[in-house]
Amino acid sequence: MLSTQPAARAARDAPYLRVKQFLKSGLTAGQWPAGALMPSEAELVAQFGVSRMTVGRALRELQADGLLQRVQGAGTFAAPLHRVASTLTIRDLHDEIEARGHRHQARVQIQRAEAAPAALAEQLGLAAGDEVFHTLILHLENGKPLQLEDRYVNPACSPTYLQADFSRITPTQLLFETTALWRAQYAIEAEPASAQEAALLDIPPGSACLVLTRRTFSRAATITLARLVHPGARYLLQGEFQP
Amino acid sequence: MLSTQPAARAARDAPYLRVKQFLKSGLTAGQWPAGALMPSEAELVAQFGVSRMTVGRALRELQADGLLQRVQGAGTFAAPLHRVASTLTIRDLHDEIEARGHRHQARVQIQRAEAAPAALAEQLGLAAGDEVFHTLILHLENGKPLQLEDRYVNPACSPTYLQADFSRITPTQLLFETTALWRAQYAIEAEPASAQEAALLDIPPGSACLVLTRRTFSRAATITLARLVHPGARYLLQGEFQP
DNA sequence: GGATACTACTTGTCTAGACAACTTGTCACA
DNA sequence: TGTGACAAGTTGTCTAGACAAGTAGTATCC
Repeated sequence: MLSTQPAARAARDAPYLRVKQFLKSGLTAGQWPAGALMPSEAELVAQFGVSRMTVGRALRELQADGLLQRVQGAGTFAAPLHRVASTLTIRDLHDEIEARGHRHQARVQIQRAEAAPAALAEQLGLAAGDEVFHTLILHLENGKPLQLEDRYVNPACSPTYLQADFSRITPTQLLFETTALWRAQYAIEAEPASAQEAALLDIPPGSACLVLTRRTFSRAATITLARLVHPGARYLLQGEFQP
Repeated sequence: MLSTQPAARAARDAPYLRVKQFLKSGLTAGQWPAGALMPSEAELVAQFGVSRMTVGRALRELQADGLLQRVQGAGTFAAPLHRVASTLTIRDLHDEIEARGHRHQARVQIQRAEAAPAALAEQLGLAAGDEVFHTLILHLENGKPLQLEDRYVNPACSPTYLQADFSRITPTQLLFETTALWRAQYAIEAEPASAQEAALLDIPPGSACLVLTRRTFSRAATITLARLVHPGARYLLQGEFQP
Protein backbone atom coordinates (compact mmCIF):
# COMPACT_ATOMS: atom_id res chain seq x y z
CA MET A 1 0.00 0.00 0.00
CA LEU A 2 2.30 2.77 1.19
CA SER A 3 5.88 2.95 0.07
CA THR A 4 8.21 2.81 3.04
CA GLN A 5 10.26 5.84 2.30
CA PRO A 6 13.72 5.98 3.81
CA ALA A 7 13.40 9.72 4.25
CA ALA A 8 13.70 11.37 7.62
CA ARG A 9 11.10 9.89 9.96
CA ALA A 10 10.40 10.70 13.55
CA ALA A 11 10.38 7.01 14.46
CA ARG A 12 12.67 4.99 12.22
CA ASP A 13 12.36 1.92 14.41
CA ALA A 14 10.73 -1.19 13.08
CA PRO A 15 6.93 -1.08 13.45
CA TYR A 16 6.83 -3.99 15.86
CA LEU A 17 9.28 -2.13 18.08
CA ARG A 18 7.11 0.96 18.04
CA VAL A 19 4.08 -1.04 19.12
CA LYS A 20 6.14 -2.71 21.81
CA GLN A 21 7.47 0.59 23.04
CA PHE A 22 4.01 2.11 23.13
CA LEU A 23 2.67 -0.68 25.31
CA LYS A 24 5.71 -0.84 27.52
CA SER A 25 5.75 2.84 28.29
CA GLY A 26 2.01 2.74 29.01
CA LEU A 27 2.56 -0.06 31.47
CA THR A 28 5.45 1.77 33.07
CA ALA A 29 3.33 4.89 33.40
CA GLY A 30 0.58 2.93 35.10
CA GLN A 31 -1.89 3.46 32.28
CA TRP A 32 -2.95 -0.18 32.55
CA PRO A 33 -2.82 -1.40 36.15
CA ALA A 34 -2.23 -5.07 36.85
CA GLY A 35 -5.04 -7.20 35.46
CA ALA A 36 -6.41 -4.51 33.19
CA LEU A 37 -7.61 -5.40 29.73
CA MET A 38 -5.16 -4.22 27.11
CA PRO A 39 -6.12 -3.10 23.60
CA SER A 40 -6.93 -6.03 21.35
CA GLU A 41 -4.81 -6.93 18.36
CA ALA A 42 -7.48 -5.50 16.05
CA GLU A 43 -7.43 -2.17 17.87
CA LEU A 44 -3.66 -1.94 17.68
CA VAL A 45 -3.75 -2.86 13.99
CA ALA A 46 -6.12 0.04 13.38
CA GLN A 47 -4.17 2.43 15.58
CA PHE A 48 -0.76 1.77 14.10
CA GLY A 49 -1.76 0.90 10.57
CA VAL A 50 0.28 -2.29 10.54
CA SER A 51 -0.65 -5.89 9.90
CA ARG A 52 -1.82 -8.29 12.56
CA MET A 53 1.39 -10.33 12.37
CA THR A 54 3.33 -7.26 13.39
CA VAL A 55 1.12 -6.42 16.34
CA GLY A 56 1.10 -10.09 17.29
CA ARG A 57 4.86 -10.20 17.43
CA ALA A 58 5.01 -7.19 19.72
CA LEU A 59 2.43 -8.70 22.05
CA ARG A 60 4.05 -12.13 22.02
CA GLU A 61 7.42 -10.72 22.98
CA LEU A 62 5.96 -8.68 25.81
CA GLN A 63 4.23 -11.80 27.00
CA ALA A 64 7.53 -13.69 26.92
CA ASP A 65 9.03 -10.90 29.01
CA GLY A 66 6.29 -11.45 31.58
CA LEU A 67 4.66 -8.06 31.11
CA LEU A 68 1.46 -9.35 29.57
CA GLN A 69 -0.81 -12.31 29.98
CA ARG A 70 -2.81 -13.47 27.01
CA VAL A 71 -5.84 -15.73 27.04
CA GLN A 72 -7.08 -17.15 23.79
CA GLY A 73 -10.64 -16.08 23.21
CA ALA A 74 -10.64 -13.61 26.07
CA GLY A 75 -7.98 -10.98 25.50
CA THR A 76 -4.66 -9.57 26.60
CA PHE A 77 -4.14 -8.37 30.18
CA ALA A 78 -1.49 -6.45 32.06
CA ALA A 79 0.45 -8.98 34.12
CA PRO A 80 0.37 -8.76 37.91
CA LEU A 81 3.81 -7.57 38.73
CA HIS A 82 4.96 -10.14 41.24
CA ARG A 83 4.88 -12.54 38.35
CA VAL A 84 7.86 -10.65 36.99
CA ALA A 85 10.42 -12.47 39.03
CA SER A 86 13.71 -10.87 39.81
CA THR A 87 16.52 -12.88 38.43
CA LEU A 88 20.05 -13.14 39.67
CA THR A 89 22.78 -13.99 37.25
CA ILE A 90 25.49 -16.31 38.39
CA ARG A 91 28.63 -15.96 36.34
CA ASP A 92 31.78 -17.96 36.14
CA LEU A 93 34.14 -16.72 38.82
CA HIS A 94 37.05 -16.31 36.45
CA ASP A 95 35.01 -14.10 34.13
CA GLU A 96 33.74 -12.12 37.07
CA ILE A 97 37.19 -11.34 38.42
CA GLU A 98 38.59 -10.52 34.99
CA ALA A 99 35.62 -8.24 34.35
CA ARG A 100 36.63 -6.27 37.43
CA GLY A 101 40.10 -5.92 35.94
CA HIS A 102 41.64 -7.99 38.71
CA ARG A 103 44.00 -10.95 38.78
CA HIS A 104 42.60 -14.44 39.21
CA GLN A 105 44.69 -17.25 40.67
CA ALA A 106 43.71 -20.81 41.45
CA ARG A 107 45.53 -23.04 43.94
CA VAL A 108 44.74 -26.70 43.55
CA GLN A 109 44.54 -28.40 46.94
CA ILE A 110 43.13 -31.76 45.89
CA GLN A 111 42.85 -33.36 42.44
CA ARG A 112 42.33 -37.10 42.53
CA ALA A 113 39.96 -40.03 42.14
CA GLU A 114 38.22 -41.28 45.26
CA ALA A 115 35.78 -43.97 46.24
CA ALA A 116 32.37 -42.37 46.68
CA PRO A 117 30.70 -42.73 50.07
CA ALA A 118 27.06 -43.80 49.94
CA ALA A 119 25.45 -40.35 50.24
CA LEU A 120 27.61 -38.80 47.54
CA ALA A 121 27.24 -41.80 45.25
CA GLU A 122 23.48 -41.52 45.45
CA GLN A 123 23.50 -37.86 44.51
CA LEU A 124 25.67 -38.57 41.49
CA GLY A 125 23.64 -41.59 40.48
CA LEU A 126 26.45 -44.05 41.16
CA ALA A 127 26.87 -47.05 43.45
CA ALA A 128 28.62 -46.66 46.81
CA GLY A 129 32.34 -47.23 46.40
CA ASP A 130 32.39 -46.28 42.72
CA GLU A 131 35.17 -43.99 41.64
CA VAL A 132 34.50 -40.24 41.56
CA PHE A 133 36.78 -37.36 40.65
CA HIS A 134 37.36 -34.84 43.41
CA THR A 135 38.94 -31.40 43.21
CA LEU A 136 39.37 -28.80 45.92
CA ILE A 137 40.51 -25.50 44.51
CA LEU A 138 41.12 -22.18 46.22
CA HIS A 139 40.41 -19.17 44.03
CA LEU A 140 42.09 -15.85 44.79
CA GLU A 141 41.38 -12.35 43.57
CA ASN A 142 44.48 -10.16 43.63
CA GLY A 143 46.03 -12.63 46.05
CA LYS A 144 43.12 -12.70 48.50
CA PRO A 145 41.13 -15.92 48.94
CA LEU A 146 37.67 -15.42 47.47
CA GLN A 147 36.21 -18.85 46.90
CA LEU A 148 36.84 -22.41 47.98
CA GLU A 149 35.52 -24.74 45.31
CA ASP A 150 34.85 -28.29 46.44
CA ARG A 151 33.72 -30.33 43.46
CA TYR A 152 32.85 -33.92 42.68
CA VAL A 153 32.56 -35.04 39.08
CA ASN A 154 30.94 -38.11 37.57
CA PRO A 155 33.79 -39.84 35.66
CA ALA A 156 31.39 -41.14 33.03
CA CYS A 157 30.55 -37.59 32.01
CA SER A 158 34.06 -36.21 31.81
CA PRO A 159 36.64 -39.00 31.70
CA THR A 160 39.59 -36.65 31.22
CA TYR A 161 38.65 -34.30 34.05
CA LEU A 162 41.65 -35.19 36.20
CA GLN A 163 44.14 -34.44 33.45
CA ALA A 164 43.22 -30.76 33.30
CA ASP A 165 45.44 -27.99 34.63
CA PHE A 166 43.08 -26.14 36.92
CA SER A 167 45.51 -23.34 37.56
CA ARG A 168 44.83 -22.32 33.97
CA ILE A 169 41.18 -23.19 33.39
CA THR A 170 38.28 -23.34 35.84
CA PRO A 171 36.35 -26.59 36.20
CA THR A 172 33.24 -24.71 35.17
CA GLN A 173 34.79 -23.70 31.87
CA LEU A 174 36.19 -27.17 31.26
CA LEU A 175 32.85 -28.83 31.90
CA PHE A 176 31.02 -26.28 29.78
CA GLU A 177 33.28 -27.08 26.88
CA THR A 178 33.29 -30.85 27.14
CA THR A 179 29.66 -31.47 28.03
CA ALA A 180 26.46 -30.80 26.13
CA LEU A 181 23.68 -28.46 27.23
CA TRP A 182 22.53 -29.22 30.70
CA ARG A 183 20.24 -28.46 33.59
CA ALA A 184 21.38 -27.05 36.90
CA GLN A 185 19.96 -26.73 40.38
CA TYR A 186 21.50 -24.52 42.97
CA ALA A 187 20.97 -23.15 46.40
CA ILE A 188 22.43 -20.24 48.28
CA GLU A 189 22.77 -20.24 52.04
CA ALA A 190 24.80 -18.74 54.85
CA GLU A 191 26.93 -21.04 56.96
CA PRO A 192 29.69 -20.71 59.54
CA ALA A 193 33.12 -21.60 58.19
CA SER A 194 34.53 -24.97 59.20
CA ALA A 195 38.07 -25.16 60.57
CA GLN A 196 39.48 -26.33 57.24
CA GLU A 197 37.57 -23.75 55.24
CA ALA A 198 38.58 -20.98 57.61
CA ALA A 199 42.25 -21.90 57.34
CA LEU A 200 42.24 -21.93 53.55
CA LEU A 201 40.14 -18.79 53.18
CA ASP A 202 42.18 -16.99 55.85
CA ILE A 203 39.20 -16.05 58.01
CA PRO A 204 38.30 -16.84 61.64
CA PRO A 205 36.62 -20.23 62.12
CA GLY A 206 32.85 -19.93 62.48
CA SER A 207 32.59 -16.64 60.65
CA ALA A 208 29.74 -16.20 58.23
CA CYS A 209 30.21 -17.62 54.73
CA LEU A 210 28.08 -17.47 51.64
CA VAL A 211 27.72 -21.01 50.33
CA LEU A 212 26.51 -21.78 46.85
CA THR A 213 25.69 -25.41 46.16
CA ARG A 214 25.20 -26.42 42.58
CA ARG A 215 24.15 -29.68 41.00
CA THR A 216 24.46 -30.03 37.27
CA PHE A 217 22.77 -32.62 35.09
CA SER A 218 23.10 -33.80 31.55
CA ARG A 219 20.10 -35.44 29.97
CA ALA A 220 20.56 -38.72 31.80
CA ALA A 221 23.07 -38.39 34.61
CA THR A 222 24.31 -36.01 37.26
CA ILE A 223 27.52 -34.50 35.96
CA THR A 224 28.89 -32.68 38.95
CA LEU A 225 28.23 -31.54 42.46
CA ALA A 226 29.90 -28.35 43.60
CA ARG A 227 30.07 -26.53 46.90
CA LEU A 228 31.40 -22.99 46.61
CA VAL A 229 32.30 -21.30 49.89
CA HIS A 230 32.92 -17.54 50.02
CA PRO A 231 33.97 -15.33 52.91
CA GLY A 232 30.82 -13.38 53.74
CA ALA A 233 32.68 -10.16 54.24
CA ARG A 234 34.44 -10.36 50.89
CA TYR A 235 31.85 -11.77 48.55
CA LEU A 236 28.63 -10.40 47.21
CA LEU A 237 26.18 -11.76 44.71
CA GLN A 238 24.54 -8.89 42.95
CA GLY A 239 21.98 -8.47 40.29
CA GLU A 240 19.66 -6.09 38.69
CA PHE A 241 16.16 -6.43 37.46
CA GLN A 242 14.36 -4.28 35.00
CA PRO A 243 11.00 -4.94 33.35
CA MET B 1 -13.37 -31.90 27.72
CA LEU B 2 -10.37 -31.66 25.48
CA SER B 3 -7.91 -34.48 25.14
CA THR B 4 -4.27 -33.49 25.49
CA GLN B 5 -2.65 -36.85 25.15
CA PRO B 6 1.07 -36.52 25.84
CA ALA B 7 1.93 -39.46 23.65
CA ALA B 8 2.30 -39.02 19.91
CA ARG B 9 2.04 -35.30 20.42
CA ALA B 10 4.94 -34.29 18.22
CA ALA B 11 2.96 -34.81 15.06
CA ARG B 12 0.17 -32.59 16.31
CA ASP B 13 2.32 -29.79 17.74
CA ALA B 14 2.43 -26.52 15.93
CA PRO B 15 5.03 -26.54 13.14
CA TYR B 16 7.12 -23.83 14.75
CA LEU B 17 7.31 -25.95 17.89
CA ARG B 18 8.48 -28.93 15.91
CA VAL B 19 11.27 -26.92 14.33
CA LYS B 20 12.20 -25.54 17.72
CA GLN B 21 12.23 -28.98 19.26
CA PHE B 22 14.35 -30.37 16.46
CA LEU B 23 17.01 -27.71 16.94
CA LYS B 24 16.90 -27.82 20.71
CA SER B 25 17.35 -31.56 20.91
CA GLY B 26 20.18 -31.38 18.42
CA LEU B 27 21.92 -28.79 20.56
CA THR B 28 21.34 -30.86 23.68
CA ALA B 29 22.78 -33.90 21.95
CA GLY B 30 25.87 -31.96 20.97
CA GLN B 31 25.16 -32.19 17.27
CA TRP B 32 26.14 -28.54 16.87
CA PRO B 33 28.96 -27.60 19.25
CA ALA B 34 29.28 -24.01 20.44
CA GLY B 35 30.00 -21.69 17.55
CA ALA B 36 28.94 -24.15 14.86
CA LEU B 37 26.97 -22.94 11.87
CA MET B 38 23.35 -24.02 12.13
CA PRO B 39 21.13 -24.82 9.15
CA SER B 40 19.96 -21.70 7.36
CA GLU B 41 16.33 -20.66 7.28
CA ALA B 42 16.08 -21.80 3.67
CA GLU B 43 17.35 -25.28 4.55
CA LEU B 44 14.88 -25.63 7.40
CA VAL B 45 12.06 -24.42 5.16
CA ALA B 46 12.91 -27.19 2.69
CA GLN B 47 13.39 -29.79 5.39
CA PHE B 48 10.14 -29.16 7.25
CA GLY B 49 8.01 -27.98 4.37
CA VAL B 50 6.85 -24.86 6.20
CA SER B 51 7.05 -21.19 5.37
CA ARG B 52 9.95 -18.96 6.24
CA MET B 53 7.92 -17.04 8.82
CA THR B 54 7.42 -20.26 10.74
CA VAL B 55 11.07 -21.24 10.72
CA GLY B 56 11.97 -17.66 11.57
CA ARG B 57 9.79 -17.69 14.63
CA ALA B 58 11.40 -20.88 15.92
CA LEU B 59 14.88 -19.45 15.40
CA ARG B 60 13.99 -16.10 16.92
CA GLU B 61 12.64 -17.69 20.06
CA LEU B 62 15.68 -19.90 20.47
CA GLN B 63 17.81 -16.80 20.06
CA ALA B 64 15.80 -15.05 22.76
CA ASP B 65 16.42 -18.04 25.01
CA GLY B 66 20.14 -17.58 24.44
CA LEU B 67 20.64 -20.85 22.62
CA LEU B 68 21.45 -19.35 19.25
CA GLN B 69 23.28 -16.34 17.93
CA ARG B 70 22.19 -14.88 14.62
CA VAL B 71 24.14 -12.52 12.41
CA GLN B 72 22.39 -10.82 9.55
CA GLY B 73 24.09 -11.71 6.33
CA ALA B 74 26.26 -14.39 7.88
CA GLY B 75 24.08 -17.08 9.43
CA THR B 76 22.86 -18.68 12.63
CA PHE B 77 25.32 -20.14 15.12
CA ALA B 78 25.10 -22.31 18.22
CA ALA B 79 25.64 -20.04 21.21
CA PRO B 80 28.61 -20.57 23.50
CA LEU B 81 27.05 -21.91 26.61
CA HIS B 82 28.44 -19.65 29.30
CA ARG B 83 26.36 -16.97 27.71
CA VAL B 84 23.34 -18.81 29.08
CA ALA B 85 23.43 -17.32 32.54
CA SER B 86 21.84 -19.12 35.40
CA THR B 87 19.12 -17.08 36.95
CA LEU B 88 17.79 -17.14 40.45
CA THR B 89 14.23 -16.19 41.10
CA ILE B 90 13.47 -14.12 44.14
CA ARG B 91 9.84 -14.40 45.16
CA ASP B 92 7.74 -12.55 47.65
CA LEU B 93 8.18 -14.21 51.01
CA HIS B 94 4.48 -14.52 51.66
CA ASP B 95 3.91 -16.34 48.38
CA GLU B 96 6.87 -18.57 49.06
CA ILE B 97 5.62 -19.67 52.45
CA GLU B 98 2.06 -20.17 51.24
CA ALA B 99 3.37 -22.20 48.31
CA ARG B 100 4.95 -24.56 50.81
CA GLY B 101 1.56 -24.93 52.46
CA HIS B 102 2.80 -23.28 55.63
CA ARG B 103 1.48 -20.47 57.81
CA HIS B 104 2.88 -16.98 57.43
CA GLN B 105 2.79 -14.47 60.28
CA ALA B 106 4.21 -10.96 60.45
CA ARG B 107 5.03 -9.15 63.69
CA VAL B 108 5.45 -5.42 63.27
CA GLN B 109 8.24 -4.10 65.49
CA ILE B 110 8.54 -0.58 64.13
CA GLN B 111 6.18 1.41 61.91
CA ARG B 112 6.77 5.14 62.00
CA ALA B 113 8.17 8.21 60.29
CA GLU B 114 11.73 9.20 61.10
CA ALA B 115 14.20 11.88 60.17
CA ALA B 116 16.65 10.42 57.66
CA PRO B 117 20.33 10.48 58.58
CA ALA B 118 22.61 11.75 55.83
CA ALA B 119 23.71 8.39 54.41
CA LEU B 120 20.18 7.04 54.16
CA ALA B 121 18.82 10.29 52.76
CA GLU B 122 21.37 10.20 49.99
CA GLN B 123 20.47 6.68 48.98
CA LEU B 124 16.80 7.61 48.79
CA GLY B 125 17.49 10.83 46.94
CA LEU B 126 16.34 13.05 49.82
CA ALA B 127 17.96 15.72 51.95
CA ALA B 128 19.37 14.85 55.36
CA GLY B 129 16.70 15.28 58.02
CA ASP B 130 13.82 14.74 55.60
CA GLU B 131 11.08 12.46 56.76
CA VAL B 132 11.25 8.78 55.76
CA PHE B 133 8.95 5.90 56.59
CA HIS B 134 10.54 3.05 58.49
CA THR B 135 9.20 -0.41 59.17
CA LEU B 136 10.84 -3.32 60.93
CA ILE B 137 8.85 -6.50 60.53
CA LEU B 138 9.58 -10.02 61.69
CA HIS B 139 8.21 -12.72 59.40
CA LEU B 140 7.53 -16.18 60.77
CA GLU B 141 6.88 -19.48 59.05
CA ASN B 142 4.81 -21.82 61.19
CA GLY B 143 5.75 -19.73 64.20
CA LYS B 144 9.50 -19.77 63.56
CA PRO B 145 11.32 -16.52 62.71
CA LEU B 146 12.41 -16.68 59.09
CA GLN B 147 13.11 -13.12 58.01
CA LEU B 148 13.70 -9.76 59.58
CA GLU B 149 12.64 -7.06 57.14
CA ASP B 150 14.12 -3.65 57.77
CA ARG B 151 12.68 -1.22 55.25
CA TYR B 152 12.85 2.48 54.50
CA VAL B 153 10.35 4.00 52.10
CA ASN B 154 10.40 7.30 50.26
CA PRO B 155 7.19 9.08 51.42
CA ALA B 156 6.81 10.79 48.07
CA CYS B 157 6.40 7.43 46.36
CA SER B 158 3.90 5.90 48.75
CA PRO B 159 2.30 8.55 50.98
CA THR B 160 -0.10 6.11 52.65
CA TYR B 161 2.56 3.51 53.45
CA LEU B 162 2.31 3.99 57.21
CA GLN B 163 -1.45 3.42 57.27
CA ALA B 164 -1.16 -0.16 56.05
CA ASP B 165 -1.72 -3.17 58.27
CA PHE B 166 1.45 -5.15 57.71
CA SER B 167 0.22 -8.12 59.65
CA ARG B 168 -2.14 -8.71 56.73
CA ILE B 169 -0.17 -7.58 53.68
CA THR B 170 3.58 -7.55 53.05
CA PRO B 171 5.26 -4.27 52.20
CA THR B 172 6.39 -5.84 48.93
CA GLN B 173 2.82 -6.55 47.92
CA LEU B 174 1.64 -3.12 48.98
CA LEU B 175 4.36 -1.36 47.03
CA PHE B 176 3.77 -3.56 44.00
CA GLU B 177 0.16 -2.54 43.96
CA THR B 178 0.55 1.16 44.58
CA THR B 179 3.58 1.84 42.42
CA ALA B 180 4.17 1.48 38.69
CA LEU B 181 6.65 -0.88 37.07
CA TRP B 182 10.08 -0.41 38.46
CA ARG B 183 13.74 -1.32 38.46
CA ALA B 184 15.49 -3.10 41.28
CA GLN B 185 19.06 -3.71 42.38
CA TYR B 186 19.94 -6.27 44.96
CA ALA B 187 22.83 -7.97 46.61
CA ILE B 188 23.16 -11.15 48.59
CA GLU B 189 25.77 -11.60 51.26
CA ALA B 190 26.52 -13.52 54.41
CA GLU B 191 26.87 -11.60 57.65
CA PRO B 192 27.02 -12.36 61.35
CA ALA B 193 23.83 -11.51 63.21
CA SER B 194 23.84 -8.35 65.32
CA ALA B 195 22.62 -8.52 68.89
CA GLN B 196 19.22 -7.05 67.98
CA GLU B 197 18.81 -9.27 64.93
CA ALA B 198 19.81 -12.35 66.90
CA ALA B 199 17.28 -11.60 69.63
CA LEU B 200 14.41 -11.14 67.20
CA LEU B 201 15.32 -14.10 65.00
CA ASP B 202 15.92 -16.29 68.06
CA ILE B 203 19.44 -17.32 67.09
CA PRO B 204 22.82 -16.90 68.81
CA PRO B 205 24.47 -13.49 68.23
CA GLY B 206 27.16 -13.62 65.56
CA SER B 207 25.77 -16.68 63.82
CA ALA B 208 25.75 -16.68 60.03
CA CYS B 209 22.87 -14.90 58.33
CA LEU B 210 21.89 -14.58 54.71
CA VAL B 211 21.33 -10.91 54.00
CA LEU B 212 19.50 -9.69 50.93
CA THR B 213 19.68 -5.96 50.28
CA ARG B 214 17.34 -4.54 47.75
CA ARG B 215 16.97 -1.07 46.31
CA THR B 216 13.93 -0.33 44.20
CA PHE B 217 13.50 2.56 41.81
CA SER B 218 10.63 4.09 39.95
CA ARG B 219 11.42 6.04 36.82
CA ALA B 220 12.68 9.05 38.70
CA ALA B 221 13.20 8.32 42.37
CA THR B 222 14.32 5.61 44.75
CA ILE B 223 11.19 4.08 46.21
CA THR B 224 12.48 1.87 48.94
CA LEU B 225 15.53 0.38 50.55
CA ALA B 226 15.17 -3.01 52.18
CA ARG B 227 17.47 -5.18 54.21
CA LEU B 228 16.21 -8.73 54.63
CA VAL B 229 18.03 -10.81 57.22
CA HIS B 230 17.53 -14.59 57.35
CA PRO B 231 18.93 -17.17 59.73
CA GLY B 232 21.49 -19.03 57.65
CA ALA B 233 20.48 -22.38 59.02
CA ARG B 234 16.82 -21.89 58.22
CA TYR B 235 16.79 -20.09 54.92
CA LEU B 236 17.78 -21.13 51.47
CA LEU B 237 17.56 -19.36 48.16
CA GLN B 238 16.96 -21.96 45.52
CA GLY B 239 16.77 -21.89 41.80
CA GLU B 240 16.87 -23.98 38.74
CA PHE B 241 18.19 -23.36 35.32
CA GLN B 242 17.34 -25.18 32.15
CA PRO B 243 18.22 -24.20 28.61
C1' DG C 1 49.60 -5.79 -4.55
C1' DG C 2 45.66 -3.35 -3.43
C1' DA C 3 41.34 -1.23 -3.90
C1' DT C 4 36.72 -1.65 -5.93
C1' DA C 5 32.55 -3.67 -7.76
C1' DC C 6 29.72 -7.35 -8.05
C1' DT C 7 27.21 -11.55 -6.78
C1' DA C 8 25.27 -15.07 -3.95
C1' DC C 9 23.59 -15.99 0.28
C1' DT C 10 21.97 -14.84 4.78
C1' DT C 11 18.96 -12.77 8.26
C1' DG C 12 15.32 -8.87 9.45
C1' DT C 13 10.98 -7.39 8.72
C1' DC C 14 6.40 -6.65 6.77
C1' DT C 15 1.78 -7.56 4.38
C1' DA C 16 -2.97 -9.41 3.53
C1' DG C 17 -5.57 -12.96 4.14
C1' DA C 18 -6.96 -17.37 6.01
C1' DC C 19 -8.65 -20.90 9.25
C1' DA C 20 -8.70 -22.86 13.97
C1' DA C 21 -9.59 -22.71 18.84
C1' DC C 22 -11.29 -20.53 22.72
C1' DT C 23 -14.30 -17.20 25.78
C1' DT C 24 -18.21 -14.72 26.75
C1' DG C 25 -22.60 -12.87 26.46
C1' DT C 26 -27.30 -13.34 24.46
C1' DC C 27 -31.42 -15.45 23.27
C1' DA C 28 -34.74 -18.94 22.52
C1' DC C 29 -36.71 -23.00 24.32
C1' DA C 30 -38.19 -26.60 27.49
C1' DT D 1 -35.40 -21.62 36.22
C1' DG D 2 -32.14 -23.91 33.81
C1' DT D 3 -30.11 -25.43 29.44
C1' DG D 4 -28.36 -25.43 25.04
C1' DA D 5 -27.40 -23.15 20.66
C1' DC D 6 -25.47 -19.39 18.60
C1' DA D 7 -22.87 -15.23 17.39
C1' DA D 8 -19.34 -11.97 18.12
C1' DG D 9 -14.95 -11.08 19.50
C1' DT D 10 -10.40 -12.65 20.77
C1' DT D 11 -5.96 -14.98 20.41
C1' DG D 12 -2.98 -18.82 17.95
C1' DT D 13 -0.95 -20.04 13.96
C1' DC D 14 0.22 -20.46 9.10
C1' DT D 15 1.25 -19.18 4.08
C1' DA D 16 3.54 -17.08 -0.07
C1' DG D 17 5.76 -13.47 -1.46
C1' DA D 18 8.25 -9.15 -1.06
C1' DC D 19 11.97 -5.86 -0.11
C1' DA D 20 15.80 -4.26 2.90
C1' DA D 21 20.21 -4.81 4.91
C1' DG D 22 24.27 -7.13 6.09
C1' DT D 23 28.40 -10.62 5.09
C1' DA D 24 31.73 -12.91 2.47
C1' DG D 25 33.83 -14.44 -1.36
C1' DT D 26 35.21 -13.56 -6.26
C1' DA D 27 36.38 -11.10 -10.22
C1' DT D 28 38.13 -6.99 -12.15
C1' DC D 29 40.61 -2.88 -12.74
C1' DC D 30 44.39 0.24 -11.64
